[in-house]
Amino acid sequence: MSRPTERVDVLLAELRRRGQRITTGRRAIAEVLVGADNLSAEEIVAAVQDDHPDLAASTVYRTLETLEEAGLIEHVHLGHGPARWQLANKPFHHLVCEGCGMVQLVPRSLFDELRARVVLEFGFEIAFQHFATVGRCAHCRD
Amino acid sequence: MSRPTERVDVLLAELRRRGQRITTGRRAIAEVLVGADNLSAEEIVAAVQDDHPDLAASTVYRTLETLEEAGLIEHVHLGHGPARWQLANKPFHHLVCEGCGMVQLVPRSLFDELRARVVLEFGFEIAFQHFATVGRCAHCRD
DNA sequence: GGCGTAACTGCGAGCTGCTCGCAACTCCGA
DNA sequence: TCGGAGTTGCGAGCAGCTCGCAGTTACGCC
Repeated sequence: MSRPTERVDVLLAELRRRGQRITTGRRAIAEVLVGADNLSAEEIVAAVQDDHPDLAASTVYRTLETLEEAGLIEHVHLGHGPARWQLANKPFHHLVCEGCGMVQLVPRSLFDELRARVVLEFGFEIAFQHFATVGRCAHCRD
Repeated sequence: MSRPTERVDVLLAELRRRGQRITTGRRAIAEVLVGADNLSAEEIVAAVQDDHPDLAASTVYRTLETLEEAGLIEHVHLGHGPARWQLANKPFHHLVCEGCGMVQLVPRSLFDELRARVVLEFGFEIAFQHFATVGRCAHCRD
């Protein structure tokens, strides 16, 4: 994994490559996303406003959308409640317990077999990363 | 599959058994749920108000919650947008295309192998029915 | 460095999809 | 028929965004 500032620069460079502009707000948002994982928009707003108190929440929402369109980040729904944001193409998937709310990371490859089977039988390509898989953890099953 | 009115009576009888009351509003909502599949709360409100124009939307939301707590119906999230409601324990799962919005029903048993594996390896029991599985259909993959 | 302009931002209103408090009403066992 | 707990309508409120608009800013070009 490369150094944080390097990863921020890669994100912003890709925006630039797409004819978009690099602003201090966007840099701050990219830094937050690189520095922490799986944040809600509200948490990102709070983190960014520590250093840039004038940055509007709507700007954060718009920047997240822009970064997602560029394929640089993605959002995942862990259940009811706000979407959560992370860098794109993480090799993990979320299991969320409906009982206690615990989130467990499992390798995405776990789903390869099922994905292959569904493509074969139904022509449908599953994108597991957009919604978490909910259920009950070992502890809550008792 | 039993006759519609019979199914409505079974739903309402279970409510009664739990010390709750059967009202014309609840009967109307149960009839809509038995008669159509996979409706949003707003669609249920509209359908019920055809015959009972004074029935409030908040009553529909509360009744859906009550029926779900009784294990008689369940809601599923097909993506962004409102939850959708159906009778509980349908043997189907939803595949939703992110491209065109198409919803395809597949047997729940398709997921049995993965479920068994995740229980074994992580002690986690997946409940696939609460969130649809999103991805891209054969048509949109081209 | 200065300029022009398209991209971006802050502000605040608005929207969807519920959720809740409260007073009025109604179902149903006795 | 009656009492009271369960249910309802109404409307305000809330989370989590989304959008329109006017003002500001980045950056390619000179």
